[in-house]
Amino acid sequence: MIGRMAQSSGAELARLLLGGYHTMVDEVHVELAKRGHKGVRPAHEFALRAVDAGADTASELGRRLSVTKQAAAQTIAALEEFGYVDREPDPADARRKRVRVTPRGRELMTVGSALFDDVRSRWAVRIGPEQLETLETHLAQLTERRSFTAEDVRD
Amino acid sequence: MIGRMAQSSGAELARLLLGGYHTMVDEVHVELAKRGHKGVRPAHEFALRAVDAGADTASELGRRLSVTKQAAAQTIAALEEFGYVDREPDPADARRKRVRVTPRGRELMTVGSALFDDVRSRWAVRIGPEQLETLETHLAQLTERRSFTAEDVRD
DNA sequence: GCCGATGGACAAGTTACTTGTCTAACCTTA
DNA sequence: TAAGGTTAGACAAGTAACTTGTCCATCGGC
Repeated sequence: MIGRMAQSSGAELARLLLGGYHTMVDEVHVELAKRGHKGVRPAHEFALRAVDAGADTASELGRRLSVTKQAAAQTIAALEEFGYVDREPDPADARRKRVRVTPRGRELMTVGSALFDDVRSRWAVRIGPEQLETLETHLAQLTERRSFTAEDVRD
Repeated sequence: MIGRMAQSSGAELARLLLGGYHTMVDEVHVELAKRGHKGVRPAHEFALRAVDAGADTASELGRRLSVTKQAAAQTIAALEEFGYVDREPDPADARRKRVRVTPRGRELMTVGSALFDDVRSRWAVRIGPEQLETLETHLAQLTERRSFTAEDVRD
């Protein structure tokens, strides 16, 4: 016991969750680079999916990703520089600039989805498809009602 | 239909894993602040545990966390500023400065562990203790070939 | 006693955020 | 219909947690 501390099972769970995320994302990231999408970071891909799912302004994207609108605008600028999105003034609201996924952006999402699904399939083989689905169901339950924090009140 | 894409269940799984991690860490972070450990970031706590486990120089800590020695030195400087560690010249090697966890650092580890365990207990109530253990077992299986690094603590 | 490897300091650059401020445009409502 | 609050986005500056690169003192093997 000297100099050693029993690891907290709660901290261990957090470690497992983050480790699982990185296990998936690192692999997808490496494969994406090999397929001509070098420099894409995981955050970019998730942001792109959010844009495609309807978060077509910087402010709305910020809300969906729980970051400030300025952070979202920076992400959009990066995506635009890589050619994954373009922007167009909204005819219905002169304040807005609507963000649209380009064909290249759509291709990134397609390839990315395939790679993520690939990792998931291999996981299904390792622990069994129904076990994986149970894991997903429980995780969804545990994350669906995140407690109200200052983060949620951001503009 | 153009403009609509079936969402990737693999990407969704990655999102769930990251969401689960953040759900835990955000809460622990808020509670730590309330208990006099304001400004502590998850990376600090993990680094502190590594120091306690024997990584008592900047270079060694960098190796364990898979970051550069400069990054590790910066983390140690932050921990020192907060009073969680102190440093002392190594009598056996004039190049080294040995890092030691202070009583306050030990208290942070204790409180942090308790808070993580607390979140885990509430999760156990929500989905059932045996379901949570199954989830952990499966996650451990799926990430067993990966070592935990500080890189994981970034997001 | 030389010489490559190691530990640490210092400096500058990068990434992905943050706060803060500002203006233009929109939406009530009285 | 004009005032008053809200919202979108641009611009600026700051921060955290890294990175690369350079430098020097010390160490250890031969």
